[in-house]
Amino acid sequence: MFERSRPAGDRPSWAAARLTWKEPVSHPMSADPTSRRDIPDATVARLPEYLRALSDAADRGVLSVSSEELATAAGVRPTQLRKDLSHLGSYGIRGVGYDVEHLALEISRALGLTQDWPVAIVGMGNLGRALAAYSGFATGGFHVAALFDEDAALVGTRIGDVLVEPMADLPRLVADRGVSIGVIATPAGSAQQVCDTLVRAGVRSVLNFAPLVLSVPGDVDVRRVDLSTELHVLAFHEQRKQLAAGQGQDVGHGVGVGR
Amino acid sequence: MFERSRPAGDRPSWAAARLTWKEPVSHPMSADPTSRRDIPDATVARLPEYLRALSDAADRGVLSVSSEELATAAGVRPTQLRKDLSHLGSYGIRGVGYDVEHLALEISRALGLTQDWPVAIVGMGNLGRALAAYSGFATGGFHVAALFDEDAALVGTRIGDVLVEPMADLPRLVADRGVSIGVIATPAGSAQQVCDTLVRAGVRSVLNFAPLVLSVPGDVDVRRVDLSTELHVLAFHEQRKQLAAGQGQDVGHGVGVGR
DNA sequence: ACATGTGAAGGCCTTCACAGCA
DNA sequence: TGCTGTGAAGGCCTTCACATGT
Repeated sequence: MFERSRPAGDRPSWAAARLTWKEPVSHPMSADPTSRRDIPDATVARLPEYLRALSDAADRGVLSVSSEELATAAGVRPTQLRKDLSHLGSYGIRGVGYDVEHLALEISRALGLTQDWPVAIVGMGNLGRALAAYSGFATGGFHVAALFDEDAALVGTRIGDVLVEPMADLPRLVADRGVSIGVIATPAGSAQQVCDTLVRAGVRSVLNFAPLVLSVPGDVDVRRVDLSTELHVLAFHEQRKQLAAGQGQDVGHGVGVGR
Repeated sequence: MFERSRPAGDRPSWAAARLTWKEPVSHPMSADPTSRRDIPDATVARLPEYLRALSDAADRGVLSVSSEELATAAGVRPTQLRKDLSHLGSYGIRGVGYDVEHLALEISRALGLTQDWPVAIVGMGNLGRALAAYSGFATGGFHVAALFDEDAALVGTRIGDVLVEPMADLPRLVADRGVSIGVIATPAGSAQQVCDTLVRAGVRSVLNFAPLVLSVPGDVDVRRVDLSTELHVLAFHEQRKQLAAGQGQDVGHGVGVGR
């Protein structure tokens, strides 16, 4: 089982805090972020889940985990986990497992979470307000640097500790506050224009909640989150299950935890 | 370009409404949902985007689209689109393109959106309220059938047109209203318990917004949406770009629209 | 002529089997 | 002995080239 020892609750803050892990002397090569390139996209997509599972383990005072324990907590197979981690380096101890704090640091470093990322959110509707108040921003390398809305009635109000600013001030504030990640929580109709404004202001990473595909220059990354898409995929599988049940015939889908 | 003719605005409602498309007599085989099985997961994940793009086209009065036009709107390659659609059937016309309304109907049918899915949302925090008010539920085969929260102060209040119910009534209401899809918008701490309650009530499709991997029986589908994960992935690519820029060296990442 | 539909090729990712090391 | 790290195998998905049909 998990090896626990440190009292639960004193969670090490990997992001932002400079870590105290000492590299064993027998491993003279220290990993800087530039030495390990070519991490597959599929692996990058799973690293945040590993980090979250490690954070949970640390909260419970766990010091060391095996690939099997960590994989279970992350909803993947142990071999998948080990292959993924092998792309970062050799941070495990053979015959033992992984040091929770050390592995969390290395994943944080790989993901770029050892620095703090200022995020701007545009669109203060229901979703935008929920995002602005989201506690997940505080933990792990992100903070809400600015909020924007085109509605004059909303400008000047506060959401949490942050003032809602007019769109006209976006270029200046994005530059002044070093915003590098923009979140679009506007209706679909204004999303492309908002995106263009963000890109012109220097933002090259965009998280898009509006239901459309944004056009951006090749050096800009866009990730989209869409509730409708998720529901549609669930409906597809649900339909399969209901058909199979109705016909008393097993389609053999069998999706378990994860995936 | 797009062939347009029908006046914009009169959008055909594929979901819920029974459609009026007449199958050409030369195609005697009508496609029922059970005839075309084995649609790859990767394809299923893209079908909602095709449907959205078709919906936009229909809104603009477009009657027919080529695979190239539709692919551009959906952020994929034309060959990808045609291969995906080939898994549903042959709904295009060679030398011409696809009938917008007909293709939308076929995709809706494949996804199971020709029937209405009652959705229950648990957790009426900022996110839960935003989801309950989300207009995307209305369009396309879903409706909010019930809202739940454990906080007695929230129970009895209305969000939109729907009353917030106590958790104790969940099993009864889920059964009475035929809920088959559950949305979890609670904190991580109560998510597993809520999930167990939903599954015990008969829900076999779950959309999880809480930051943890849920344990469910093998016949239950879970999809997770996590803001932190999306931000982490963006931070990874952003770090790459900043390193590349700092060293005046092109890493050649080049992520464009989509992907 | 032109755009769809599809077998085949290629590439990426997952899984396996076992080598490597504490 | 036990668990990590990894080359090799296998499977899924994307892309290509072209056959097919209007």
